[in-house]
Amino acid sequence: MVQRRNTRQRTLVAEAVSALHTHPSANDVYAYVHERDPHVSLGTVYRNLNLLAEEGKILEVHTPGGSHYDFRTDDHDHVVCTHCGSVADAGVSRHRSIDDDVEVNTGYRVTGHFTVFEGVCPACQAKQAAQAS
Amino acid sequence: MVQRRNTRQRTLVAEAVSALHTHPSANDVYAYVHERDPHVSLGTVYRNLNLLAEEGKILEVHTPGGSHYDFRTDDHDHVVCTHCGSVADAGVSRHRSIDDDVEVNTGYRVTGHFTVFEGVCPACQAKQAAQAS
DNA sequence: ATACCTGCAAACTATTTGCACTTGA
DNA sequence: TCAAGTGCAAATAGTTTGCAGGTAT
Repeated sequence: MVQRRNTRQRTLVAEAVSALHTHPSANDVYAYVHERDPHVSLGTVYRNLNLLAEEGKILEVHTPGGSHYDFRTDDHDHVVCTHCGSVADAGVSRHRSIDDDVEVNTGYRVTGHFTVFEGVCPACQAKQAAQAS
Repeated sequence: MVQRRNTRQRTLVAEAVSALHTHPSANDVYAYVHERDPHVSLGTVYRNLNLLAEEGKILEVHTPGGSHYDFRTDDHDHVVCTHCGSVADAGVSRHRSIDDDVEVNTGYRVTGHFTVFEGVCPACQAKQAAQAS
């Protein structure tokens, strides 16, 4: 077991993810943190996001275009906008875990899975409608 | 409708994805193509992979660490190895599309979704077992 | 003929890392 | 004390793009 310390920076990063319920990117978290402590570096933000995700204290959401972070740590799926990259909870309840089936089929030792829906968010739909005049 | 041409390069890229049934990355495709025509550039490989995927002639598989390409164009899910990045078909049949539910829940105009399972491939499992001596 | 396409190299985005210094326990 | 953590800048990986010249139709 590795010994972990409670640093000011780590606390700030955790606080950012808790406060921002918008599925922030690493950069969004950096902006929040940087506002409160301009000395914190982006590298440190990444290091702490990875640590917190590893510990299961936050959830990492993989999307094309980069990772986002979620204060909700229960398994749930997400939608990502193919135009602006915004992320939202999918709001569908998860079907039974099929991880075991995949394990049998492929020989991979399966540790989990994630589903990402792709679409266009309401804001970008409005923008498109405005353009199509 | 854009006019598309049949170039030697585009044919080679399509051929590579058809021939390689290993869910190749852009680099793998580049290696295959480069072997038959050393003048073809990586940029061209990317441009053609994107075009072919857009046309639905090949499937783009998003994984953490980069895209992979699949000659199978029917909707199906994948497993990715968290150690070496190898990709395989998950081999599970897809549950009914819940895209519409997500659309209702979120307001996003949903165009599709993809599920990626994470795990450790048989080869990497063997490597781990050998180390743990 | 002329749009589409290509090679090449540079640019870009997201993320990681080496190193010397700081700091929590 | 001293290993874990940090800041900074440089490095890396994956992918895109501007431009000048090439080529399919």
